[in-house]
Amino acid sequence: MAQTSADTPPEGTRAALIAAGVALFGSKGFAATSTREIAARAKTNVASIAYHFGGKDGLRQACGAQFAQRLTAVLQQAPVPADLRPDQARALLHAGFARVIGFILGQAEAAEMVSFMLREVSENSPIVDQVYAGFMEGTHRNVCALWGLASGCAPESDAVRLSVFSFIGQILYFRIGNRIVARRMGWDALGQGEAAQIAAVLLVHLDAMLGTTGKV
Amino acid sequence: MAQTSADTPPEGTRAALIAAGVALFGSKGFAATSTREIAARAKTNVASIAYHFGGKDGLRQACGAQFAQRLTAVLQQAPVPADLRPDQARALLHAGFARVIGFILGQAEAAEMVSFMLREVSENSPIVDQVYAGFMEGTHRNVCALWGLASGCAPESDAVRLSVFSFIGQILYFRIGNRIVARRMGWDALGQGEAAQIAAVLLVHLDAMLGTTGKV
DNA sequence: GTCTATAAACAGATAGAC
DNA sequence: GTCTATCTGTTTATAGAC
Repeated sequence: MAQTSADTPPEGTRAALIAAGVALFGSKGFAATSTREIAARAKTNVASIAYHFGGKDGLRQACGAQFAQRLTAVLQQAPVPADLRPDQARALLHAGFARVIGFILGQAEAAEMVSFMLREVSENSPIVDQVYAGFMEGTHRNVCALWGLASGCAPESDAVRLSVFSFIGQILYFRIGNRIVARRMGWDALGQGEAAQIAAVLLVHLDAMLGTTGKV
Repeated sequence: MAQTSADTPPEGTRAALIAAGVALFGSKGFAATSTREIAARAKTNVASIAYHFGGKDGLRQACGAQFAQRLTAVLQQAPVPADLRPDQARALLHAGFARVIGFILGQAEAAEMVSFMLREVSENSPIVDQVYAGFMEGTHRNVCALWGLASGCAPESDAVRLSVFSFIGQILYFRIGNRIVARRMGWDALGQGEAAQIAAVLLVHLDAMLGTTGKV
């Protein structure tokens, strides 16, 4: 039986353990999560973690690999044609970011994934290196290419690269600080409707930022 | 001897324990940090944690209190005069955010504090409630007042409140993801010079965002 | 592959000397 | 206030039955 196929739903002990790992590592932290707790959530026993992943740390790495795999699927980046007009590039950025924002803010799955990776980043985990080399840098480079075309700046200029990071930061903040935002906005929670409202504001910011990139 | 005065440098066992706690909880996480490790860094013994704070969890709370105290000092918010002209409000926002960005990105102390609070937020810790009620909401409200005056929108409108969060998100992203940013930018680390470069870009974004707030 | 039972290490809290 | 020694519970990893 294939163990690493992505098309299988979370069936099988291995996949159940990874799902439980991402969820618990993300919400409680790696160290605060016991293997017994993971096994219980995955409806299996503690020994299966050692059997499938060699130990708790092996499960952590498997969770990192699944993070990259899942996000690559969501981003589904296509190579950027070099002869794009600025308005076409801007439209592609709009559409792409709208989809990403919808996923990051709208899907419960994304909340777990972002929390998980956030902790890995905070701990400067080697998993971050893998994810960075695996798809983060390439994705950022592609977005910079579009951003450069849309704003009329050199795609790999400092201004463009930093602006792209800034915009990503805006998105992630609402995912990470969702409870703080909800409280300040008087929302019960950050649901689909609220996510759409945030997305609208962020896309306005996107246009505003595209208009001034490089005009320091 | 006063135990909670802020003007004393990190002298004394109590202050040393809090400093060690913020640093270790921030970088490794609360659960991953042992009391023995904290005591070693504070150059004291394990039992002193129970003596001064009642236990590991008491130390966590003391760290949260110090976070609020320290950041309140940095923000030093003054009440916003209601008869400010838009350009004056904009100038105040520029100056205030420039100082905050300098602190968040430039001071090593801020790295620990942000990491610490980030983890508390991820775990939905009750400390977040205290910090939110203690100074987060008031600060956000003050910034919204300035932002509203500068952009010509109602200060407590959804657009203004969300835009302020967005801008804060941009700042925090560079602090949290500093290693990723540094790698992508080809920097050795995120030092003073790099912080200034980021600040320049962010302040351009501030102007761009102020110009379009509410224009959905 | 799955599971129970156990081992060896480690945690936080505390008693009591000084 | 500070420190050492120790208690009690929990952790991960693993051996071995099925």
